[in-house]
Amino acid sequence: MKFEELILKNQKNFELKDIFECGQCFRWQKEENGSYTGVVKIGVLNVNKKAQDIVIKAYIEEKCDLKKFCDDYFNLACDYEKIQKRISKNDDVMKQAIKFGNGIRILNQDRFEMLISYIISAANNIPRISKCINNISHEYGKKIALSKDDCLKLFDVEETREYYLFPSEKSLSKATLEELRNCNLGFRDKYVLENAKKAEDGELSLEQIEKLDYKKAKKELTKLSGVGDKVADCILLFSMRKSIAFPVDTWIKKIMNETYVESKNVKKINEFAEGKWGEDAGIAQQYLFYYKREN
DNA sequence: CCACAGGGCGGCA
DNA sequence: TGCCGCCCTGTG
Repeated sequence: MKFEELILKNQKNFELKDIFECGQCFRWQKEENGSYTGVVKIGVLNVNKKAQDIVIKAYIEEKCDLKKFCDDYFNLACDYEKIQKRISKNDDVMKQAIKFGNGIRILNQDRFEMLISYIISAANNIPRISKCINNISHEYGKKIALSKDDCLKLFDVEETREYYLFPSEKSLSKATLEELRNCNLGFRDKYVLENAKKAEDGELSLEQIEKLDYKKAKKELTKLSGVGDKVADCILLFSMRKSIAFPVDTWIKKIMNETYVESKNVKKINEFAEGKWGEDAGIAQQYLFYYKREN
């Protein structure tokens, strides 16, 4: 493992709170100094903002390229200003939502982690979702022990810490249902285990699914146990760059019914979103979701 | 004790 | 299709 620092100069539409608390990720936490720390595929990242610059400190595996990872993870090539203009045309509600969540960026997270995490999210609340994910990471993920020195460099705190990477397909697939039960996933544990096994033995390839177009990919994902329309859309949006995916949950249902389309039918809401925002639907969803949930 | 939380599944009409 | 009870668990 190595320590590395990266500075992204003069970033637009990049607000830490908006990105890490808009509901797309479960493993980022705010530090005393205002920065955020998260566990990602390659290790532990700490992100802070100084003026318009983003300072990223990382404790990561030797061989990986931090710049390349961040380009992809934070989707730095994406011009959010352009998207905002497109989706807020003649739409005061969206204008407000964008004003509120102006610094949102959709992260490009790990596919397997998103699959498992959003299966766990079903009929669950955020604190417990995070706890469940931490439990399985602790049990089946690789441990990263940080010394006092590391912590001082990374987070500006004088203590030692331990983090656990999200478990690999291989590691999680070796669990037994009985073991998993101790992670307190509730009725979701069997779905998690089944899909981990499928991913490990090659019956399920998330990499292949990502290559399909949105409709086909969603169809494949919803064949998996524990994965319905909403969970599939989350996986597609947060780990497969399908910006057209529009996850419809209870919050989105509310705001859509109040503002755009009166219907209890999720499919109808999906169709409406696709018609109105097209390839930007997923980003529109994030602005609306974040705005609704925080206000 | 009950309701409900960022759904999904299976059974039923 | 559309609707409903149920699923684990924690919290109010």
